[in-house]
Amino acid sequence: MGTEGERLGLRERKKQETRIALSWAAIRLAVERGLDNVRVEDIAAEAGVSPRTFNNYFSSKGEAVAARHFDRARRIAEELRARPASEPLWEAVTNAVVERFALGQEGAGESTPDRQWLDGVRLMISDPALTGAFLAAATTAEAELAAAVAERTGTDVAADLYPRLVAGAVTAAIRVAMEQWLRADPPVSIVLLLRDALGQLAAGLPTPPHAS
Amino acid sequence: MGTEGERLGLRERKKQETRIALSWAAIRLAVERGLDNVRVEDIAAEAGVSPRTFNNYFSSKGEAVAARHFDRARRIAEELRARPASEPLWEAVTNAVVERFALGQEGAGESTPDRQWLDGVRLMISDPALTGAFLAAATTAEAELAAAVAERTGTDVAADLYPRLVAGAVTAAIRVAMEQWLRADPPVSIVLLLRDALGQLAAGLPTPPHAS
DNA sequence: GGCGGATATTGCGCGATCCGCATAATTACG
DNA sequence: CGTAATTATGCGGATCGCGCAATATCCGCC
Repeated sequence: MGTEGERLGLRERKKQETRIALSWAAIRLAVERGLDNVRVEDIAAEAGVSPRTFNNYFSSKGEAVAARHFDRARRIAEELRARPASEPLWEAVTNAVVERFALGQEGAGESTPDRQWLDGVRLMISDPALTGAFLAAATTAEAELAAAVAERTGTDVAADLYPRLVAGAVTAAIRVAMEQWLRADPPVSIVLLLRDALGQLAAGLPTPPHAS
Repeated sequence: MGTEGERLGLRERKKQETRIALSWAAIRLAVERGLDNVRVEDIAAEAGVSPRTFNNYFSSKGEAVAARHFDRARRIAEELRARPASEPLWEAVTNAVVERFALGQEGAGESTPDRQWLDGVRLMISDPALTGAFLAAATTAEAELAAAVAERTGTDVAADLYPRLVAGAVTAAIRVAMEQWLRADPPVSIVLLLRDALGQLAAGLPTPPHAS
């Protein structure tokens, strides 16, 4: 019998790989020609599986596109758990977020892997047909973040508003910061935007003395 | 000549009515038998229009179900604008939210109109196939709230993070409060939950001394 | 009161999606 | 190496979402 928690086998690995391959393929093609000009058949072909298999992994094209974002968001909770318990909550959260969302925002040419993820996010935000999947992914990941926050603060996910409130606000802050980042001209650092947004949250979102 | 801003005509009214009728029909049927057991044809029939017309109003069943929630969320921005400029932002926001989301939570039997909306929300939260549309609706309404916040605080929706950050956090808080409300046993006042959630936001989400 | 233009509704048809089901292929494990 | 379990695939069907063109309906104006 396999040690349950351990590495569940080489088979599971393969599954994750095809899942990721399908997601990347969906993103790449959708960015390139627009989502409606991409059929499931194309995505499946790009990933080297049958069309029917695509739907074993994702129930829609949108879900496939959002999957990468989902995985990334998931990691925030993971990262938060990994941070020393001595850090105050907001410091830990900020570090966790920055750690996972900081990407090579400069020097990168065109083909950085992050670059593709970025294009994917831009697409999900701009295409109305994708925002649903995008938000659903973020919200699902949010639940794990809430659990991590509950752990760290000694609150109860089921009974207290607090952990889910924090998770929800953080998720929203990340989204807003990314939206801003994507259209900022001239470009600004995503890290700065994230820190700014989370800082304002932790400060109680006081009305700024006057706009910039 | 029609006074421009006024009532834009009896025709527009009719459109809104069918839109609302379609949305209610979608909610009612979906609550009753589950979304997959409802076809577009059924919804259209219930609203007294042809199936083809349904898709002139909504691009999916989910969108139709979420439409009521969307309209309600929209009104928050409206209400916020209506509040006296003398009120501090968070007081105004809280009042606006409570004003629009407070519903007869007791004494009502089964057939209150609010009751149906409530069932709709419960459905959207529980059915994964609907959360996307639900969140998309909330996020779209969020943009209007951000605009209202910007107006009130003298910030710039395009340039500053602030107004969209507030709108995003408030939207998340409302969602979390409603989730909590829907499963609270024994029941608690939605108004209390909303005030609590928004209060914590305005306080900077400090880690509570210890869980309840 | 009735006409002309504009707008909404409808019917038709097609390509595509999503999923259940049964079968074949692949892998894990003894 | 063989058997059991898991996954990939092929097939079929019920819907869906929407473009298009024809029809019905409403609004504003004379």
